[in-house]
Amino acid sequence: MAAKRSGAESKGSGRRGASPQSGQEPRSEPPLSLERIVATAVELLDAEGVDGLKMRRLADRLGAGAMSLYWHVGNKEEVFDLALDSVLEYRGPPDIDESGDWRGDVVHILEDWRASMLRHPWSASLLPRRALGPNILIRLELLSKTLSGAGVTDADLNVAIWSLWNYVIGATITRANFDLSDDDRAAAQQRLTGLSEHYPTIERSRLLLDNDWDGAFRKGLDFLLDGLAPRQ
Amino acid sequence: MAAKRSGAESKGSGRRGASPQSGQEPRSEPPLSLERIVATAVELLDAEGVDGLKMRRLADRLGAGAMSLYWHVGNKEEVFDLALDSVLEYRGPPDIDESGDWRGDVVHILEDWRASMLRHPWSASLLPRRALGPNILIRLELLSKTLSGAGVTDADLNVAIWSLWNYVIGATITRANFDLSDDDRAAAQQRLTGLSEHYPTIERSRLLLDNDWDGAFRKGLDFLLDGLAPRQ
DNA sequence: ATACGACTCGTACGGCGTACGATTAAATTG
DNA sequence: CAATTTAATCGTACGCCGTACGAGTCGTAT
Repeated sequence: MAAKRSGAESKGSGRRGASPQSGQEPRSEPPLSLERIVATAVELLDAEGVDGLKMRRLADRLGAGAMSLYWHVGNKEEVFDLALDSVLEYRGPPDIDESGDWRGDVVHILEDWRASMLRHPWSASLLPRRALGPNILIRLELLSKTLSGAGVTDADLNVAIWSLWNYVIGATITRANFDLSDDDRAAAQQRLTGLSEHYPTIERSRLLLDNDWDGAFRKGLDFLLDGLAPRQ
Repeated sequence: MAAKRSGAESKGSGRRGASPQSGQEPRSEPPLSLERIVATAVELLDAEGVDGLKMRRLADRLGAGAMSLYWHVGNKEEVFDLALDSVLEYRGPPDIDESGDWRGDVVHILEDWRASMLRHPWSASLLPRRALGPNILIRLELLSKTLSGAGVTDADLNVAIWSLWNYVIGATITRANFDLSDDDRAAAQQRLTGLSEHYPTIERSRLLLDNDWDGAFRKGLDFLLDGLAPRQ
């Protein structure tokens, strides 16, 4: 298992030239910067989704010309990388490995990670397809350290981490993409019910109508940890 | 949890007008049909990836004009839906629930599903973002039936299915996207090693360089099933 | 013959990412 | 102070995209 594409080097940091004429324009925008670009890209992604991020629209929101962005970023892909990494920043306590409750710590780490991604529903789908940025590596390091400190052997460590990664990624992508309007829900129910003779078990368990995402995530995670824990 | 978008109705099925002149053109293409379009779309996706599928290129491969496709499909999204569903067709034995080895059956179902997606690396990323087509519903029904027949209670069934879904989806998307050239691998190793002071545990376990994807998938799945199994 | 439905496709439009080079303002140098 | 260099902005234009629209071609039914 290996990582992809390299990172993103920032380029500029000097001063700029928003004309300091007396207040004629509606609002004198602050100067462009990588930070403003990334923050605005996240806003735009939150509001319009992955397909809604266009370089022209991003520039509009920043009060800049479209081509001005390219002084600060190399291309559109880099905007995605930076927005994704910014959204994955870990703001929790770093002293998590002192609590003694390693299982609670793992649950906390993974629920916090999932919550960060669900706050920005475009992020989960992006994560496995891009290079691993520093912030996701910090989270993985914290997870590794916690498991390792809990007595998981080096031989089992990678399998444990990848299993948890797979589970969180799959759960979060699925949740983020199945979050629909009520109309869609009604249509889905309609469609499934009409086909119930072909899918009797699914229909009976109302698999597609189950709305307790958080509970299902937690229960499944507990099962996985049950399987992982006895091995040390 | 609910499903998205509705399906895709086929439209045409009559005859057409490839001029039956004596063999002047290099090759007299067979007529357009939904089947040919979908099969060629899968070929193109396999060869060029998700971003490589363009309506014009698809039409070129079919020896047709770009706009001719729109007689058979409503738009490009429908091509993705149809290609995805076609790739998920289940060709295994339907009498799987007779073997008595429910756990072996579950492993077989999930490994077959994963293998189908890895044969078409663009498919896994697409699956959670589209409506559930008939072929993936067939697989979910088979999985549900097997678990239910193994004594999993209705109360636990949905959690079990979604946990397995999450794991398979996460594992397959990750695997499909981390499948890189040797150059990329070298670059990843380089990058990680240079940063090893920040990520000591990850670096020590060589997490990102582990290449045993199939083994890791199977071991993690075993752990998850260990956790799921005691509850009946 | 005529009409019609099934099917194909050329043209064109608006929107996209971005290459290129002109422009301007600030910083640096003499 | 003037001259030069550097950092940053942005207008224009190009090639490519999905696809709306409507005209054209054919086999068949009347």
